Amino acid sequence: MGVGRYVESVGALEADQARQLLKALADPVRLQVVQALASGERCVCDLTGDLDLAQSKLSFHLKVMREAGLIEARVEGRWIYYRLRRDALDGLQAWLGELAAGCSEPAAPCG
Amino acid sequence: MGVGRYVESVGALEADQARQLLKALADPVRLQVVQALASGERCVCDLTGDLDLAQSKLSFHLKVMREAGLIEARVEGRWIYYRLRRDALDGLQAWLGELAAGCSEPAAPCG
DNA sequence: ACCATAGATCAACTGAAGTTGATCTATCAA
DNA sequence: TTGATAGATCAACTTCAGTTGATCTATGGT
Repeated sequence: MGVGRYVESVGALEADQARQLLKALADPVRLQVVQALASGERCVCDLTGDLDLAQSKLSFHLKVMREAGLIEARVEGRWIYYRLRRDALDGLQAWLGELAAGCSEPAAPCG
Repeated sequence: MGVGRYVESVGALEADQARQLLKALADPVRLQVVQALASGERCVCDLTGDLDLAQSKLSFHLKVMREAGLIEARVEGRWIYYRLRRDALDGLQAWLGELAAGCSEPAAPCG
């Protein structure tokens, strides 16, 4: 059904894809980057400056996020622009929606 | 505005709350537990059995999730029932929605 | 009062994830 | 072709999150 490499195009994700994305989001440095990318595509050199991160550090985290399918890159000459993948965010939202759907059922008494 | 201890009652979360929740979700063992809780409240002894987890291990992860505000507990005599917090899931969904909203803006050319 | 069970907590260990500084590759400008 | 800049990669180190087995604290049954 899905055609994307990491992320289904419609609907919720597989649990494992969701976990990769959650992990990619759950780090303070990466969250900084994500918030910077929330207002749109950015080139790495801007991110390095704005977030005041060591170059290799930023590069490491960008790789983690890229491999998780959370962001994608566009090369343009000497610069590389990164942006958030909407399909990943949408998929994660849908996945959370599924979790929320049935979570209020009462438990069968245990004793 | 919000009245909850961990989670705002309406709308998206603070980044740091979101990160706690994401981290709580981003572990394989905890994701198992979350999926078990997705169909409703469960008591710890059932979880231990169904997921085949060491008792102290499960207890550790339940604590992490509880402190993140992802789940909450209800004590009933000798047993403790855990359930997912809807407000946490809803808040996280809203937070993702905010991220997705502006993420498609093109970058200002860098050179 | 005693025992069994549910579940939390603790201390010691382990391993994976992140940091740092250096090096490597590629692109552009002069 | 030389030099400067963008960004990825690597190796060594560090730190912290998760595991394990043991112990501790309820609660409830007899």
